[in-house]
Amino acid sequence: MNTVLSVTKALSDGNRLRTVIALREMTELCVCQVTEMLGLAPATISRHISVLQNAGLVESRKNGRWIFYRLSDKAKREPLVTVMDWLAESMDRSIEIRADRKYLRKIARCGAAQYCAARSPVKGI
Amino acid sequence: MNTVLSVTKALSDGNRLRTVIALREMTELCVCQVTEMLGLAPATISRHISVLQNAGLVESRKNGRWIFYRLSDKAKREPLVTVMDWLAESMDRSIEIRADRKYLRKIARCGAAQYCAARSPVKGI
DNA sequence: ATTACATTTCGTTGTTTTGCTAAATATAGA
DNA sequence: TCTATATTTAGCAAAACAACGAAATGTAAT
Repeated sequence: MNTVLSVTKALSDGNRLRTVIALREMTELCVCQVTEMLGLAPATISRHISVLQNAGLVESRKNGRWIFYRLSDKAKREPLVTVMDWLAESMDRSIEIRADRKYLRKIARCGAAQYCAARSPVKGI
Repeated sequence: MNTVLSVTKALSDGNRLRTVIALREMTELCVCQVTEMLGLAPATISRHISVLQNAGLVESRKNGRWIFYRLSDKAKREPLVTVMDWLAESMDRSIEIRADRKYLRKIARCGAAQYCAARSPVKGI
């Protein structure tokens, strides 16, 4: 039961839900991108992501000083993928998700790594 | 997003998960049955069930002094039913759920209403 | 009416969670 | 090496949550 609980608990926070949906729509995101999307302190995002990771929902890839996170294989396979589909479908038109999507479109234009490398205010966005 | 959050939050507690699974396996249960199954105070169960109800996962039917709860139609239809299936499948062999099932088999023998009417220790179980 | 019982609501307590800042760790580049 | 940046860890305060007992509500039976 604890395995399931770790997943439902991971999904029981609005900011983590937004993160999961964002990762579903982008191939991968680094901590600083999620930080900017959610408007919270980096340390807070780091902890949120570690909750998702401990639940087995996301995996990471290290690249230079960045750590890129993506949905785990497990999250993309049955049976979890049906839960993810439900989340995505149910929140598709929510204000928060739409605003996040708007932000994600911006960073998609220059690529994740490029975005992170730039200083703020980010050039070319 | 709040609709989804209310559901994931409702499912982010072990006792509520056990309740949902129990309701999936029995047609309906009253508060006192869930109370005995989980070994918590009636007031605590009442609040747990109201969380499930506010999330739209359970519905109630009043019968005399008892209120019987069952999974809502919404919880049995797409897309939520796939979440329920995932829960049930993933926790199928967990110790807690197996113990709960054992208890549920006992009350199935005499029927819910009959069980509630009896004093404890319940005769005929 | 009074009693008994099922359930809910209220108020309190202890625990968990969320957020922050500050400090630690790690990597890249000057 | 020194500095800058990305991320994590640690420690703390505030908010949210889960549990309880006591009291309130509603219903059935005596």
